[in-house]
Amino acid sequence: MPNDYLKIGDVADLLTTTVRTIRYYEEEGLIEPYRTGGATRLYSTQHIARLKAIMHLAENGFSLDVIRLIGTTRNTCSTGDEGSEKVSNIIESAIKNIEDQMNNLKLLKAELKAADRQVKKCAGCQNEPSSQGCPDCPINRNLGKIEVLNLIWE
Amino acid sequence: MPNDYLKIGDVADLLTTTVRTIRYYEEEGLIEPYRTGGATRLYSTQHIARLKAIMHLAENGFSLDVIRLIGTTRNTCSTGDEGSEKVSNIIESAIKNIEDQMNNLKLLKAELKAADRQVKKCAGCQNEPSSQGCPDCPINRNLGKIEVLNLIWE
DNA sequence: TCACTATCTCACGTAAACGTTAGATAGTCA
DNA sequence: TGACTATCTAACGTTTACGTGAGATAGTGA
Repeated sequence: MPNDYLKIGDVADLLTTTVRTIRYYEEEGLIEPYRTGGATRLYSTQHIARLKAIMHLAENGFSLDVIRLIGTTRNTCSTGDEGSEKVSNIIESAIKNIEDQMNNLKLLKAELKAADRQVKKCAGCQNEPSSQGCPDCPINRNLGKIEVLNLIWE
Repeated sequence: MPNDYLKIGDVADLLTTTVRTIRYYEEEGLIEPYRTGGATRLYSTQHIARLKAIMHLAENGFSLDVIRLIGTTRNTCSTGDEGSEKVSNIIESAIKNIEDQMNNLKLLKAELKAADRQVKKCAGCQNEPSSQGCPDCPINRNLGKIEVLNLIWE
């Protein structure tokens, strides 16, 4: 009987996810599809757009708790003004988290690049890897500068 | 009897983590501290540097599996040359993952900023929030452009 | 209408990264 | 040498985000 609406299996295929995941989002109060008389879930294009947004955030590390907050706050407000401020606050805090993450990743990336350059210096070496380094090996002398090397060089 | 070495509680304080976490890293084969005769764990400055590296990666989303791989691969090689290439491959793949993540976050951040601008347009509005929007409200007419708005506007 | 496939609702299982006792042992200070 | 506190091992508990049946019901093409 679904003509304009999609059933859960089709939605799962469309969004390349699983039926279970979509049901789980419903269990968690993130989305509420329509139902046929027989309790089969039906999803409108709006439902699907909402699911896309949920998945997009989830794939970028947002917890379902935060996603739920984003998705429900506006409806719990009595005026557009109130909703505007509350939702804006949530979004801006999310943006700040993302910026922090990006900064951390940027630093880590630089460190990994530096580590990679050091590691590559062992190319061609026929000695056994050791934590002491070979007698005349200069590499292990500045492990401390590049934190992650302390992990690699045992 | 720890003079030059630290016991697990002091290490936990120093690194602002928990005793359990440090023990867990050991269970997972990420680090192997010394022991007193009485089985009390002892950590050298090298151990601590290694723990710092582990935590730094873990805090940036690296799984302990990947961290273990980074931390053990070199020792399983028979020559510096072999270790160099294998470890470099792992590091470069990690860098690539970070770059992907950063790109995704950058896009998401832009989208959230756009959403925030839209949301702020409701400031001062005294009507109830609705998915239909107010009769002459222009905001909900282009929800589709900004994906996450489909989550916020119910 | 029949046969078949998709969905439904429980409900238990899973993996990662620890948290939290419990009971026993070890280290430390007066 | 007590008394006290920290650590030890072992093992079960917790959270998040689903996976995986089991048995029942609903939707669908011939």
